[in-house]
Amino acid sequence: MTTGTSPAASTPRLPAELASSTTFLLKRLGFAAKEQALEAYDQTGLHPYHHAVLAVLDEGSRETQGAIADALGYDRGQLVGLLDELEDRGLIERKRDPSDRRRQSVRMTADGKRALAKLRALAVGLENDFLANLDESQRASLHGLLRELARQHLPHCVFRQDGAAVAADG
Amino acid sequence: MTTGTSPAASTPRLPAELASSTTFLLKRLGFAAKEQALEAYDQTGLHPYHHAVLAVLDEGSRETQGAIADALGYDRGQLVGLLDELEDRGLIERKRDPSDRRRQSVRMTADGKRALAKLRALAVGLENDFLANLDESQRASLHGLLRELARQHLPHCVFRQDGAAVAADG
DNA sequence: TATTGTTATACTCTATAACTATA
DNA sequence: TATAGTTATAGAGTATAACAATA
Repeated sequence: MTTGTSPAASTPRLPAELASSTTFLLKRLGFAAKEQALEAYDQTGLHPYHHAVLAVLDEGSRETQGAIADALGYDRGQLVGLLDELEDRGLIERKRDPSDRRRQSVRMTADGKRALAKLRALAVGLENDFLANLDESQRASLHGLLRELARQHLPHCVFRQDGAAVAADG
Repeated sequence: MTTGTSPAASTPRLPAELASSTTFLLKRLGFAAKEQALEAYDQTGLHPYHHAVLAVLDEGSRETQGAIADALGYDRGQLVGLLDELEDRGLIERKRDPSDRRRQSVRMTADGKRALAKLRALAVGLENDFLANLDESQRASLHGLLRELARQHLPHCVFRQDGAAVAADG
């Protein structure tokens, strides 16, 4: 007997029931993308979370901490530590809002802008690598389909029509 | 974190840099799919991991624990607990391999088969809900694109041509 | 009393590696 | 010595809630 070219001689195969599920692939691929990103960001000393925070600050400065957390869907307690780290590296500054001293105004420094530029380049490279097997039209198609799912499942993501772009975070 | 369900009403918007990234959407959608699955499986008293294990046993019985772990990419230590729980519920049986008493042969019981059928129905419903916004042709397109990415990033998943299917796990 | 930011606590996952019994 | 399974431990990540300052 010989199953000859039966798939995956060495690797015990995943049940077809799993491998043929779209949501299964989505989960595993999302996890793989996250892992690759974490590893790459490690070398920068920053986390994708930091990139996400800087990206928010770049779109509209003078943000309050609550607004940043809400924009990203992060917990406010979690954000404190991220901002501490960004502040320690001189990438952002916090100052009390004089009109409401409970609030902190957060703004990006010049060094922060430079760091963001580097993180963007890193993210572009990562995205490009991850999608390497797809041509331009396939990438556009995939993006459109995922956006449609996002409309349904990520109410947080408000979409206008946008071109290509690339990003960090988890 | 909870990238979950924050309502979109007055929500400060996510930076376009993030929202327009395909890998970002992949990560968040994968996370959302996982969350939905976990919540739904909770009511069954079983975890998607349990479903995955049963699915392996259904394809080829008499599996050894190491083979099951390898097939799913799980750690062997992690698998022990999962099998303990399945055994406690009478869904699987373990018995020592007489020819090598270090090995355990694991097989699914009749109750296990019934449980698997229910989990499959649950998974089908979940997948259908998750893809609700896509028509048949879009679903096929998405699945094909994800499979292409899986070829690149999930060497674990060996694909033959398959029809539609649905699955659990994370 | 409610809210902003902060801190502390607890819980879930997972990865590592020690341990046993067989080989 | 090496391997299959088991158990125990430690660490990261995250969610919860208590807390202080201000409104």
